[in-house]
Amino acid sequence: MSKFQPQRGTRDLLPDEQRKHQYIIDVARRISRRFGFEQIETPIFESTEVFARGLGEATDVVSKEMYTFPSRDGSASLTLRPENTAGVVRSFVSNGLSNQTPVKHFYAGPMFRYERPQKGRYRQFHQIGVELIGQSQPQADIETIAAGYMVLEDLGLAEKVTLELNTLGDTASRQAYRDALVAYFSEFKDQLSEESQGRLTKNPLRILDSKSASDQALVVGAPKFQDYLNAESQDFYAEVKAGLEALGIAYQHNPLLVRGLDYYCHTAFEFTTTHLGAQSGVLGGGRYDGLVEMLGGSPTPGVGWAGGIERMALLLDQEPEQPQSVAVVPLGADTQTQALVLAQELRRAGLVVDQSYSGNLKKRLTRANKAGARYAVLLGSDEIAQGQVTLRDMQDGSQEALNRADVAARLTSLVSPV
RNA sequence: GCGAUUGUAGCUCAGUUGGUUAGAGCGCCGGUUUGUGGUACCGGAGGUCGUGGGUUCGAACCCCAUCAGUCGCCCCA
Repeated sequence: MSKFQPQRGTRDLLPDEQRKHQYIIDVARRISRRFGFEQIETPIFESTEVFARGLGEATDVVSKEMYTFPSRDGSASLTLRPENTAGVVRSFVSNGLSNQTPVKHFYAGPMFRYERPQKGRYRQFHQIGVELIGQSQPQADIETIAAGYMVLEDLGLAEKVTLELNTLGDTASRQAYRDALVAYFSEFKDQLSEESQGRLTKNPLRILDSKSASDQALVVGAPKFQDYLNAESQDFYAEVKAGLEALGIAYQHNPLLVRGLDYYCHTAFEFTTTHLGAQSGVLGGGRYDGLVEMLGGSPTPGVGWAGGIERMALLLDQEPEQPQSVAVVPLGADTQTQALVLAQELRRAGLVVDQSYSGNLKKRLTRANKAGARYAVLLGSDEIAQGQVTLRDMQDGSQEALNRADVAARLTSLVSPV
C-alpha cells in the first residue's frame, strides 16, 4: 500500500474504465445530436449562490453535500458543481441566449458531492445530460425523455431499466398540495420519523418517498397529488403520457417520485434499475420552468435530464470494442530506423501501430501478442535486402511476403483505420 | 451524518486454539537451440499482513483507535 491513495470517493480511471466512460459519452453525444443537442461545457466551479438559489437552500445537496470554499482573495464563496443544470442555465442567462430559444445543450463531465461513497456512488462522479431551454410544450418533455431512452437503448441497457414518471404540477397546484400535505402530516407529527419531521417544514413532498415503515404507513392515507392538480397540469401530464405511448416508450406512473431538487415542476422522471442495489437511479430529470428566472433571467421554461456515467458503466454487458492494432517488429542491426519510418507511415494511414525496441524475435512477438496486435510486420535484414516485409497474422500464424511499398495499402484493407 | 461488515503479493484468496524464514492460483520476469508469440515444463522476483498504539516471552490472528472498500439508512446520477 503506497502512501498516497486517491481521496475518498475519488478514483483513477485507468484505460479499461476510461474506455467505458468514453464509449458512453460518445454514444450519448451522437444520439443527443440527432435531437439537436449540441455539446457545451460550463466551469467546474461556480459562485455558491448559483447552486444555492438554483437547487434550493433546503435541499440535501445544497445543505450538506457541496464542496464549498472561499475564493483566493476571500471576496466570494465558490462551489464545485454538484450537478450541471444550474450551471447551464446560468450560462444561458450570462450569455444572453434568451432571444435564441430554443437552446439545446448536451454536456458531459465531472460533478462533486460530499456523500458517503458506495458502489456506483462517488464524491467525484461523472454525468452526461441534456437541457432544452425555452420550450414549454409537453412535446419538449416527450422528446427529451425519448432522447434519454434512446441513449440507454443504444447502450444496450433498455432491458435493465424502467421509466418511472410523475408530475409535480405547476406552481399553483404544487403549493396547494404542499399545504394539504403539511396539514395532514402535522396531525401525525409525533408518528413521523425524525427525518420526516424535519422535512415537514423544509420539503414536505419528500416525506412521500421516505423508506421509513412508519412514514410509509402514514403516506398511504395522505392526500393524493392528483386531487390537487389543476386542469392545465392534468392536461400537460396527459399529453406527456400520450406522447410516450405513441413512441412506444413504456413507463410506470409513480406518484411518489419526488425529485430532490427544488427547481422541478410538471414532468419528473427517472430511469431506474434493480441491478445496482441502493443506487437505483441511472438517468433522471424533469421540467424546471422557474429556474431561469431564479438565476436572474427572464421567465423561460426548460426541461432536461442527467445520467450517471459510472452507473451506466456498471450496467454495460460487454467491453467497448477497441481498434485492432499492428506491431512493427524490426530485426537485426540497422533496421530500427526503417521500422520507425514504416511505423510512422502506417500511422499516417490511420492504423494503430506499436513498435518494439529491444529483444530477440521471440520476445518481440510475445510482446506484440500481449499488446493484442492483430498483425505483425516483420522487418529484418533479409526482407530489407529484397525490398520486402513479412506480414504475420497473429491469429492464425500465417505469413505472407509483401513489397515494402504495398504494406500500408494491404494493412488498411485488413484493419479499419481509426 | 448513522448502523453493519471486510482489509494478507499486481489480481482472487488460504493462513488451525496466538508459536520459527507468511502460502496458493492467476499475472509478471527469465529459461527450455540461432529469425517466430499463444500451449507445456523449469526457475525467479514480488508482502513492514491497511495504518498507529496496546496486551503477550511471542501478534496476520486478541484489544483500542484510525483510514479505506462494501452493504443498508440517507441522498441522488
